[in-house]
Amino acid sequence: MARTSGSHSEITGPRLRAAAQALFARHGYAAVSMRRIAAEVGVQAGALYNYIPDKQGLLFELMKSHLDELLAAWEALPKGTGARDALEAFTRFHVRFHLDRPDAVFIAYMELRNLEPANFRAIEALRRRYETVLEDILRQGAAEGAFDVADSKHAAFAVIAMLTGVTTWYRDEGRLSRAEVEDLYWSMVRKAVSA
Amino acid sequence: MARTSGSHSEITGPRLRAAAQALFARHGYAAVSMRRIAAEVGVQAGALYNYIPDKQGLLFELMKSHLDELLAAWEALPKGTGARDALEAFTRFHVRFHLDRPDAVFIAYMELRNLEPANFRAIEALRRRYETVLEDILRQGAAEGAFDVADSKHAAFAVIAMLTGVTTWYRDEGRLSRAEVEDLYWSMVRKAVSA
DNA sequence: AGAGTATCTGAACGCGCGTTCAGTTCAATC
DNA sequence: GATTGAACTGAACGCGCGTTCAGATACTCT
Repeated sequence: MARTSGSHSEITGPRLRAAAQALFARHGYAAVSMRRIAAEVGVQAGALYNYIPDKQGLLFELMKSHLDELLAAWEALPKGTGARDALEAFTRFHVRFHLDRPDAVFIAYMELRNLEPANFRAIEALRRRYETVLEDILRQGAAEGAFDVADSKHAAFAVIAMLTGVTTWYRDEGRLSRAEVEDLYWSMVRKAVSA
Repeated sequence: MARTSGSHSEITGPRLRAAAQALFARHGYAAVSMRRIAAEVGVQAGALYNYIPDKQGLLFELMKSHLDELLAAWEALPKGTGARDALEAFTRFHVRFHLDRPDAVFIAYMELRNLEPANFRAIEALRRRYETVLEDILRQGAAEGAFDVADSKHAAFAVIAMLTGVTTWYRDEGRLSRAEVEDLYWSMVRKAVSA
């Protein structure tokens, strides 16, 4: 159990997760050693095992907490009624959430193949739940005649891929503000599924 | 220099590249050892160094030849005149080309961070050239009034991200044929940039 | 048959990996 | 001031890594 006021350095747990997230995102899970992470935290490698079961468990926890947070944040969002409003809310939410967590997003998309089978299945299930959110919006909109989407599942994949791609080029110092980026993507998504 | 009819097993070079491509795509560059690749080829690890300078050079060559082929294939394609036809040609070409080479695509998008700086710059330049192809199509179409695209550069990023995403879900045994997948994406791209 | 050469083996190199653990440090508690 | 126990160190464990290279092998060419 962690103490409330530590002896040596305290708050090592959160710093461990932050350091691992940054390093995994930058260099990849397989290319980052426990010693490298420990150095970032300012500790010897062995000390990390007071906070994690092993390296694989560290990766899994980073990915799981990211997806848990993603789903929780979406569910906490106040919803409108129509499919069009829901799609706009989803688009803006997705762009904003992903721009706020570039490292976590990168890891969640790139390190799937480094998960052990059981962990992989758990993460895939969470991701699938999120994809289903958009899929349901598109299906409902198509049923109402608001959208022209023949295949809501694959359309959802296409839209999510497009939106997630924002993390590959957006920079805070760049020409576009976050609001402008949201508008840009919403304009493309809206037209792409329009009747 | 490779011989035209070998002594021990011959054609080791191409088999090496094929094995490395499959393994890198499945497990990641950093997670695949030279000994693992050698075992796949049916040879000891040392023998691989008759064909490559080192592991990094192998990765670089895989990525470079993929992007060279991509650009060459696009340039070899017969072109129509208008922006709309060009966009349709690009969309269908991109989907088809990427579905034909899932492993190479995966590597080219995921292993960028494992490239040494000089190699990274070379690969990025090729990727940038390809993005510019679409960017120019969108800009021309916007100038002609055929498209409504305020920012052709970022719209190009968004479209390419959407199209490349096809490799994450398409399976040959799946419900949709390649032609149907092309149609699905073309329908979304066409509407997304339409005036 | 003999020379030449492309190919590959098998062993070795130094190194860093993930993980474990006995022992040390030190704030909090009694 | 003695005891507790979480946090951490530092060394060690076996192992696999990328790469090198002397020597063996098996083919082509003269």
